[in-house]
Amino acid sequence: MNGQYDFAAIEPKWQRYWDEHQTFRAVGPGDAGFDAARPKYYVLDFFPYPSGAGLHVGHPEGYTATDILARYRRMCGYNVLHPMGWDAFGLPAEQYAVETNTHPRLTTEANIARFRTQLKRLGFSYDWSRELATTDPDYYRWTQWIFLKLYESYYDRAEDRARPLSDLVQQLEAERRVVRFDGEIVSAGDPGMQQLGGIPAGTRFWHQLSAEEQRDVLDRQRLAYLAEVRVNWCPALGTVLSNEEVTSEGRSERGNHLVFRRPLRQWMLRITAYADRLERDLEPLDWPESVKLMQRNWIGRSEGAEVEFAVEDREDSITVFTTRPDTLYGATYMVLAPEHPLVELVTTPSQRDAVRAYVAAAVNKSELARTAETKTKSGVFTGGYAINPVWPAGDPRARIPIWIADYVLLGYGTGAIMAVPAHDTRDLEFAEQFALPVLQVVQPPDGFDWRGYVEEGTAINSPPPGTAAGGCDFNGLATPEAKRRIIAWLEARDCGRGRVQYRLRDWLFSRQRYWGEPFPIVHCGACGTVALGEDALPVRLPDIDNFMPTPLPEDSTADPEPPLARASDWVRTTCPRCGGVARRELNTMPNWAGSCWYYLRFMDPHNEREFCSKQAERYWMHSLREDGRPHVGGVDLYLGGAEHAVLHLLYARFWHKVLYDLGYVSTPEPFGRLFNQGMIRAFAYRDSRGVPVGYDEIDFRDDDAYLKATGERLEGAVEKMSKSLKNVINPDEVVAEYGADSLRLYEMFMGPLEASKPWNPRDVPGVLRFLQRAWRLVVDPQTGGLSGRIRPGPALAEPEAEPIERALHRMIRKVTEDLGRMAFNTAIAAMMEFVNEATSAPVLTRDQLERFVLILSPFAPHIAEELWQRLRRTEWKCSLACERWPTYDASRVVESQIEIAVQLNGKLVATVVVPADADEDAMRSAARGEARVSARLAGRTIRKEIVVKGRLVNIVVG
RNA sequence: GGGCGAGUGGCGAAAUGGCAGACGCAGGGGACUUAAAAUCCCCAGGGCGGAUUCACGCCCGUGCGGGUUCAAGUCCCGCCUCGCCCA
Repeated sequence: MNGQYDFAAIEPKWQRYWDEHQTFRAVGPGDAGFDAARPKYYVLDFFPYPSGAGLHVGHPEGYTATDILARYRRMCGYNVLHPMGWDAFGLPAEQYAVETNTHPRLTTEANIARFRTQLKRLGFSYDWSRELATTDPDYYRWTQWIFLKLYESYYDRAEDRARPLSDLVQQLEAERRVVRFDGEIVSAGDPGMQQLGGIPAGTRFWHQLSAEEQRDVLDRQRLAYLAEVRVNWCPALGTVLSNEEVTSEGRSERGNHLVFRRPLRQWMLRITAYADRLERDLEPLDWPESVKLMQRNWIGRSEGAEVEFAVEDREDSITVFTTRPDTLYGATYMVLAPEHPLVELVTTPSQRDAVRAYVAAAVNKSELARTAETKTKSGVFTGGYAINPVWPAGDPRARIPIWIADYVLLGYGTGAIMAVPAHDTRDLEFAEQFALPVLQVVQPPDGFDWRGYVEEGTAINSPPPGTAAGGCDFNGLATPEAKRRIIAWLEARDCGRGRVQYRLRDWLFSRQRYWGEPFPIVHCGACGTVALGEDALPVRLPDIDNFMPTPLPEDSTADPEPPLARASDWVRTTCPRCGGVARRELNTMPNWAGSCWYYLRFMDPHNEREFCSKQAERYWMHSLREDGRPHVGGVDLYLGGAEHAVLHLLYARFWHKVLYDLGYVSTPEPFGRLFNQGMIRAFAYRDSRGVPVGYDEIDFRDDDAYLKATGERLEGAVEKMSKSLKNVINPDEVVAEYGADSLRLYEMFMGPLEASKPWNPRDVPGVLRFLQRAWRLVVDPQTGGLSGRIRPGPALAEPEAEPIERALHRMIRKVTEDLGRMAFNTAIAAMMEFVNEATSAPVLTRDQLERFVLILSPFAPHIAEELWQRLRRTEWKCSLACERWPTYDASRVVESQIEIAVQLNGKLVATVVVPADADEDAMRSAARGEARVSARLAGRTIRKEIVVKGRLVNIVVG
């Protein structure tokens, strides 16, 4: 190797060294050489989906940041857990399989290999021995195991936690609990229940139920359960889609295929049982407030009341949920969701045809299309009436018409609303359209129109003046108090109750796809749905050769045939309970499943007996926050893009809480600290027709872009990187041209990690130049030996090295502080300043350069290792990864003389140099003594002087 | 429509209420070189004036309009634009 900075030689050399020496193997409980006294740091990236396109420069942004922190913490003496893996199940691989008839396992393996190679080229200090893929049977075995735990657990309301279903069976068998007529489980000794013959009326003991009834009772308690739900069915993709995967036009996000609403029997996870805790436990998390807010909105907690409205001339009643029970007197009509079971019953013969036509049309619309705020609301009167319970008995105003409208959804609340058009925007639009009465019941503050006023105010017309006694009266009360009063009133009469409602729904957990985790479930003719035992895990995906979903006519109501149905040998199995013939579950789990718990597996990835050992979990998941308070959750830093702010993080928190409740993990939250990196965007160029043009077709000159072929000037704008815009930057090319260290440095130098930033190819050479200058501080480019300026002795012995020593201490402090606040860009700027100063210094000592190299090493590890080895010469033993992070001496950082600003009336007039420890009087007189200042002070009165120590003197004159 | 975030040189960006523009890119000038590249040194927010190998002085300037303060990119009120989330 000659004297030039040759990254192409250096980088592979050290990558090989790290691999061969397992430099970054994380040592945890049970490993040889584990030192439990050391603090731990678990720093985790959102693991990637290994797409066919390979890495783009957005990936290494977050990975570089976490790598810098991992390397820094190692040097500070921490045991660092910094793993990487692959979220490898999913639709793109499967679509590719369908198109090319390649097994998704093959494409997935190839993609993973490519990603791994690309990542290794960037010098990340991952412990590759912990690498995992969600598609490995050894991994998904435990995904299936967790599913079994969900299946075999129920949510105990009284204890507010999940418990094994066997606990519930014990209580039933012991007859502490009994089964109500509707299948609900209630306490045998509930004092609120009517006592009759020892147990509440309408209930039975467990032993009084048939085996089948017992099964049904338990099935409806499970955290993982089968239910007939109305789903977004996409015949073209042959699968159900989540609401997020359906556009507002009722088409699939992917492929733009038609989506139909139809009922299907699907696996559901009871995440709603955790709504309250998922919301409450957000508070102490060290997460971006914006992400917490998004999660809160998604959970959508709202406090209000359920109110029972009797249906006129019928026994039935309709339950509505409202957040504004204080506006009950303003309810002038009621709306049912078109799917509401009572629609048929309340509809009068004359309205039947109109209602049926409307229901048929509404059922197929997507939720987004139904709830979007369009200018016209649609709906149909059923002909039926409901009775508002607040009015005195017999008051004709209690009678309100029942409508149906598609803006009310069955899945939300009770599927029925009371409409208060005076104080609800959508109800008002609806009322105006159909000429329904609008009755004011809230008095807004002065200056507001009561029509459409939805905020809090004072109750009026509740009831209107002159109404006979017998109803509820809360006129004059402020909204919160009116709510309390009416809820108490309704509860006393058993026609309503206070209730907390969540927007969150249970999680639709099955997909009709091939490339996902099989369920550890079989269906037996005799025993029904039966879970496999742990010893049957993993249930491996069978090999098939056609991944196409079986096409069904669009209007078919037949059950879809997932691709797994073709693996007939696999499907046919024996029932673990009765030994008879059974069929395996044909659905697979959704994408999200594998990513719900991978952070746990990383702690103990090769464990064959448990998903993770207890000691490993306890060690890596428990720590203190920076501010000394106990950490609520284990991962010390979880870093990734904001696109997973809601679903992935919510689903993972849900699984974690279930495992916590069941005693398998010991922290209530999985990710104590979350950080979102910003998106890296890039210039996209378009020709006059607006067609995107790739960089290789562009001639960049005079700060403009021209099409090579025709010379046409192109319009450029910063956009999200995408294939279609032809503006994707490939990190491999950057590494080839500038080296991995430059790529890492540039990604961090672009701006704050959390900000969205444009990639500018012209800026990359700047950081390469910095590395070259750093290189030349150490290596003489002519000889290839150490630079002649380097003195072998310690800095203390070299008075000439003193200015650089101060600069070094200043730099160490700045970088150390900036790493603490994840300000990588300014840390790099500080290193640049140091290198600039050192470049012009006459003398440098070896230990100064060594300390600089150590500071540089987390950012640009390859060059740092090479310089370290060269500096240490014969003393070199091993990688600098285990060296200690250099410290700084605060007394060396402060200057003895400082420059302060002198202002007159707040405007800068001059600067003066004073001793750093100058007191206020000294600063004041120095300021007044400055020539320009004294000249301007002549003949004017000083009204006030503000002196800020170490900063400035501001003289206010008349 | 509601919520959250952002807006600073030609560009990416810095800046605990205290000298706006650190650091880098692009740009200009110089040194080295037969020349170029590389490297090194210097200049560099805008405008006006003065000066004419050096200086220097004044005015304006952090999206727009107000306010608080001795002092505002930073705090408060209103508005505009862009981004994200929710409806």
